[in-house]
Amino acid sequence: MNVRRIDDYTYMIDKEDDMLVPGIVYSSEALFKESIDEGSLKQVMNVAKLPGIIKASYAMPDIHLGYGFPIGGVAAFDAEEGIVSPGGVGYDINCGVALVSTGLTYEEFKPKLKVVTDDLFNEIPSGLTSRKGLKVSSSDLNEILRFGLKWAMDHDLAIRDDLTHTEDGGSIENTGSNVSKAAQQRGMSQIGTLGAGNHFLEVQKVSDIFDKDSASRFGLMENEVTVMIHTGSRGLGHQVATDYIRMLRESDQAIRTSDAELISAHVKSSLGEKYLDAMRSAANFAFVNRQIAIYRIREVFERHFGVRPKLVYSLAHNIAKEETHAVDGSRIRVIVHRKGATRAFPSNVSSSPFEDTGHPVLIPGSMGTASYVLVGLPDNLTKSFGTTCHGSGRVLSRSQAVKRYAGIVEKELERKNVYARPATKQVLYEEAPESYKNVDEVVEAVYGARLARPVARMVPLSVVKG
DNA sequence: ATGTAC
Repeated sequence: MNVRRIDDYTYMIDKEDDMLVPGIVYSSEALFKESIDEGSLKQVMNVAKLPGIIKASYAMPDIHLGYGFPIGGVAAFDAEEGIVSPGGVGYDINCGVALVSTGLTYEEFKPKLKVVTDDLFNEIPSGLTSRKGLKVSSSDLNEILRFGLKWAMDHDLAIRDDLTHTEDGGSIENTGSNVSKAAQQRGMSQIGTLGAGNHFLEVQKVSDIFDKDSASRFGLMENEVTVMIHTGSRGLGHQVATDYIRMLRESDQAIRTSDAELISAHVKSSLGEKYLDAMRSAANFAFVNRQIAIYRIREVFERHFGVRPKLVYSLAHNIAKEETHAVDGSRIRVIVHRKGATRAFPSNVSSSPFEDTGHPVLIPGSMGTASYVLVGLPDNLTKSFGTTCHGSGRVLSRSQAVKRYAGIVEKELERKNVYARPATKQVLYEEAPESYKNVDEVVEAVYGARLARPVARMVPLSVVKG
């Protein structure tokens, strides 16, 4: 492959063979050399071969190997002539992040750190097979799929401000009728649970404010205690992805290219439309899943401190969206696939109440390291369809991490003064901070590439892991 | 990520 550095933070992979557009990777030289492997760059090139792709196949500095598309990958396809690909969304549909601000200072919170963390661990079920979530009926589940956070508001699990502080209002229009019974059943027992792997709940302290105005508009102050949640659509979204990948494999409608994992459908084909509809149902499920965790966090903080934490923002980083973008002087409708990549619409493009700032962009680091709140820069609309990175990005596989760090992660967290409540020891080792890229470097790279700029930085006080 | 395998 021919990869060229075209400026300090941009690499171009030239078009070759049947690539329809070039590849563009935003990264610093150091991150590119240290952490970006040939396999994930090959995936950027494979995506560039999919019909209807517009401008380029993009990747963020946290890029790593994924199913078909790289994680950290962004690709937009013509909404009439292009494709939609389940691998471009990923198995965890609307995996994403929410951040709440508590209004408490670190000093006010500190004496209750352990008991509050233990309560959060007990009230928000975590782990692979966690089935202790909210009990909902099948008709409730159907309304969750159709209406997302509107359902949560009708059931007193959300307030109006939560909807305006969630991407797409936490409610994406769909019919709710293209999600299999098996997927619905998995969802019914899992709504309100955290999950496993890199999913987490973290209590944090704001360590740095880089932009005082935006931070105060987002409801964040220095030394304030925040809570961050990273979770998605659990078994329901996974089943939707599994179902449609299988249906595509068995269909003569499918678009097949060099990589079988990139199996796709024309957006306007019946399978394409059904997948998008089911994906939107799963996205609504994930918005509600995060909202129930937010609701539980509020209960715990109200009980211990008499305060009601406010939602800063809740967003998706695994999703495909129909959006309008300016391309070569005209505005066109596209299906933007963001897989391990975060929408970061700047001011004017963001909806109320963030029209004049841009909406908050939440970037978690690895366990025991910092997280960031960013805001999109105007250039990102033409550089990445309004997108930035989603987190640190793995550099070691789970099994490599366990082999190297078993038995020492506990001590490391203790040394950093982070109180950990993991569901299993295994997950603690798999998620060893050293198996991820350095989030400070990833954020520096997206700032350097003019995709987003830092507003605030948080450091962990305690962590709950599936 | 995931009732950890098409």
